[in-house]
Amino acid sequence: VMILRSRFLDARRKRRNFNKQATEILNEYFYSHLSNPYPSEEAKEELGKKCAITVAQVSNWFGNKRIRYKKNIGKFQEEANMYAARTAVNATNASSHGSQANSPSTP
Amino acid sequence: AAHLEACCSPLSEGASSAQTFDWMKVKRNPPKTGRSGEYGYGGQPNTVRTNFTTKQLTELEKEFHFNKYLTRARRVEIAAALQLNETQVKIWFQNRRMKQKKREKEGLLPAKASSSDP
DNA sequence: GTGCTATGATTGATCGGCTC
DNA sequence: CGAGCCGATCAATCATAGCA
Repeated sequence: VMILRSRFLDARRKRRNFNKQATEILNEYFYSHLSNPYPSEEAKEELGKKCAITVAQVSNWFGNKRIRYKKNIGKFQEEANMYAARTAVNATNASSHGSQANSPSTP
Repeated sequence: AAHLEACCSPLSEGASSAQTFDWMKVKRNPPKTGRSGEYGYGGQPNTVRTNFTTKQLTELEKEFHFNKYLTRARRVEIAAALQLNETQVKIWFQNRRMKQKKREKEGLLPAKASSSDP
């Protein structure tokens, strides 16, 4: 209870939100792969590069996004429709592709 | 306790927007941490994430720097000394190793940037 | 300034896969 | 067959950012 937090050595203190553009890219990927929003390591690297953030941050973002999305789907409905409309692409299930830019996975 | 889940079904949706995919239904089993986070209780599954004390973390950290990997014997000793399950100690070391690796990986190319600047 | 929500990071613990 | 490890993920929580 006292549990004096060692609140004195946490990198999570100074946090800066990502660019609006970065968030845009991440959301676009998320909603265009809503059936399976689990980017492969390669995809994460590319997203990280596009957003100018680290792969770890990309992982954090998707982790938080997935959990928070399913926790309250209704709250994201608008956002979902917005991005869904923006991209027609959709991979209903994990399977091979043959695209050019990015591909899901399965090594 | 009582959990119930019976809302939307993955059935069809009118048109656009999302459905309910499998990943949204994923549920983790409650921790089988039996106990020992805090002595005393009935002994039922803890159901909650154990919060290690600063003391426990300090000891674990110290041991980690001595050895990245544990032997069965060492694990028993530490678990007893810190009043934790052997499993908790084992898991802590596993997570700690992953954390270490992640750090090394990032400490290699931390090309700072992004976000905004005040 | 105050109060609440949004969001990035941390972390104990779980899941599936692999090694031995 | 089972135990420990890895890599990824979950889920709850912390602490701050951001906005009314």
